[in-house]
Amino acid sequence: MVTIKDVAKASGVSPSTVSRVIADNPRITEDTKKKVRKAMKRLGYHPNISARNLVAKSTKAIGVIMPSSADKALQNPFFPEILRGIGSVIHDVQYSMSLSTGETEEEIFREVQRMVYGSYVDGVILLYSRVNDRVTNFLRENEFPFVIVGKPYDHETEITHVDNDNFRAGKEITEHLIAQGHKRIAFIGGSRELIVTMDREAGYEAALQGAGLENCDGYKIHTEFLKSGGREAVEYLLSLETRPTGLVVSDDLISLGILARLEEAGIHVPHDVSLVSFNNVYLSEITRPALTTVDIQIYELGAQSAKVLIEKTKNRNEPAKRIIIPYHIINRDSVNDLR
Amino acid sequence: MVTIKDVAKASGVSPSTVSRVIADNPRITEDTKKKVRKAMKRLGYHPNISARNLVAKSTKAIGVIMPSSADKALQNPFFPEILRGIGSVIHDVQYSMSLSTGETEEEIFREVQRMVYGSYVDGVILLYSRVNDRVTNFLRENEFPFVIVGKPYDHETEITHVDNDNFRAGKEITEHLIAQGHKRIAFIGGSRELIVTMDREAGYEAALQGAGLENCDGYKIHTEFLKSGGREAVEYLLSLETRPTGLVVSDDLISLGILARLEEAGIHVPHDVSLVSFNNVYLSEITRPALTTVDIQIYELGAQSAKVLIEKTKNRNEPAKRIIIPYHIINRDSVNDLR
DNA sequence: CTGTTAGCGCTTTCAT
DNA sequence: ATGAAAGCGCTAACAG
Repeated sequence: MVTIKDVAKASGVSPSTVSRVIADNPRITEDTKKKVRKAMKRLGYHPNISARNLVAKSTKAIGVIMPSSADKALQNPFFPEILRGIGSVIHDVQYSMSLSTGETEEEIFREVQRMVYGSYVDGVILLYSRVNDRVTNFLRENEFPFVIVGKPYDHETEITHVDNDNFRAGKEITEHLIAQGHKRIAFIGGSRELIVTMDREAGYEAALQGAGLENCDGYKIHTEFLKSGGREAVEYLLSLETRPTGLVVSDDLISLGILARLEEAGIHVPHDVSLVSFNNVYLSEITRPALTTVDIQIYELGAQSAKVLIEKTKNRNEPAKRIIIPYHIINRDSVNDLR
Repeated sequence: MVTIKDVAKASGVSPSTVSRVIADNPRITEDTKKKVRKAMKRLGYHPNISARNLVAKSTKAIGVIMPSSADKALQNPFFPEILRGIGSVIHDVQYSMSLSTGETEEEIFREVQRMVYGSYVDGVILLYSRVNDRVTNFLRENEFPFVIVGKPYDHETEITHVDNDNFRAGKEITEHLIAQGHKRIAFIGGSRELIVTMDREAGYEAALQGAGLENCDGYKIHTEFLKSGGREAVEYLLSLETRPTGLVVSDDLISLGILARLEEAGIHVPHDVSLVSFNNVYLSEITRPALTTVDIQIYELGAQSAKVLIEKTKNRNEPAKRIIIPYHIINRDSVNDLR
């Protein structure tokens, strides 16, 4: 391995000068810079990152934590997309990103511990937000720079987070259904532990209430995210005396399953029942019918979270921020006008 | 930050002893170990990874390189799933994984350069394989440990790779269609630059040939992966004088689009046309009809590649290996028996 | 503008 | 079985 010393020797300067050339320090002559750079190129010099990290006490790396989850849920295209958003800004500032590898909550927790205590990363992005999360608490207690994509369960004002207004989105998309003449509207969501589910559901409820519609528990279904592709949820729905005419589904991937199960049962979307959902992943535009869904701008969610985190790592007493990414309702073909 | 020195002082031993305790060196008394460990716990000591990396000349990190690709293609659930596989073994050996963030080929190339030259990672996993790939060549020339998920374009015997037998899989799934009485079978694939497309297509061709069926170019369509959800491909298909009765599609996500476009055109799967595809991502079991597809065991592909890479980083002159992950045809509902 | 020196936190001979 | 000392490659005062 060729080090800074080799370059120094080869170009007849001191190691510190070489270091300064690397940092493009203005106090170095263009001449020496040129000379040193030539030597670097000739010898094939590249700075050793570990050495630099050691003295800089910063790794220019951020940790990205995926939710604990045996299997399927992670196949949600939400994740590659948000990673892409994070990656884009990470890339621009020449940082790197380290992805969590744990499957269980416990594994992930220990991983985050290693990241933090080992000074392995300068900051952490949490790609989920759930009730009473150990990782969140740990990060908070250690005052380690982190940001949540989503809304924190508590200490909302102290934790920097990037989120959509999921309450309003839930409300608005439900109102959209109501405006089309729907009166019996059900909600199908993922785990109740997830804040995002809670928020969207609360929005749904508010819309019903606002329209003076009945708000019965029988119309709120929580499926263990991808459980059998929504079969149970649909079976339950079909067993109902008075079936809903509209469905608010908290995630496009769930919608896909629901859609298929519904059609299987001979119920056509949007003819027999209308469906709206959330996220606007690529999927939702290629299904049939294409989904009317809330575009939450996943990419932007990722990009902004990375941006604000990096600011935070650079200036540790940056105040906690809440960043709300606007959403847009994308009208496609899964909603029927009942009027 | 509490360092090894602090622990040493607190427990009345020398720094080197503490270091040995960390490494669980057998030449240290159980007594001193206990003593030192207690001090570590009390002070909240955690080893600094950068410092360790610097002297160990190893980072226990591996780089995972995603294909260059503006947008959609990365939304393929293939990626989270393979990341999960890689993650599982990475996790077990306490390594970490660094994900590429570049979008263009050029960006990715420079990123890999940084990873390699900066000793940022001990090895690299390439999640794609394409014709004349710059990154592959770079890694090869530098004799840096890496493995390809897929089949290398050239130097096949010198490059460790983890792959399915895509040729056979393509052949077998096509033969499956043939066995059901299909005679006019088209192939719809992603980019021709991707080795995986080439292999599956070659298998498809071999099956036709083996059955003495016509093998015309008009039946081979290459769509820019996700272009408009396969609309063009389907339109083209419909414009044909004699339409195929069977479709071999190189990726589940493409299939999903094709499926929808077909139904839009009033062509029912499998009644009017049968469709088979590849990957068996979660999607393929929740669509309607559920897809008959080749389960390529994505998770295993990831896990094995990580495993073999880690071996390689530990023993740099481990010989190049080829690891073939078995595939299974999953029969679901997208194929019609014509006999 | 450049060189000298010290030191980041850890591991590893080499002594003892 | 343990300690002292050197050094991994780099940066950053401090001099000059």
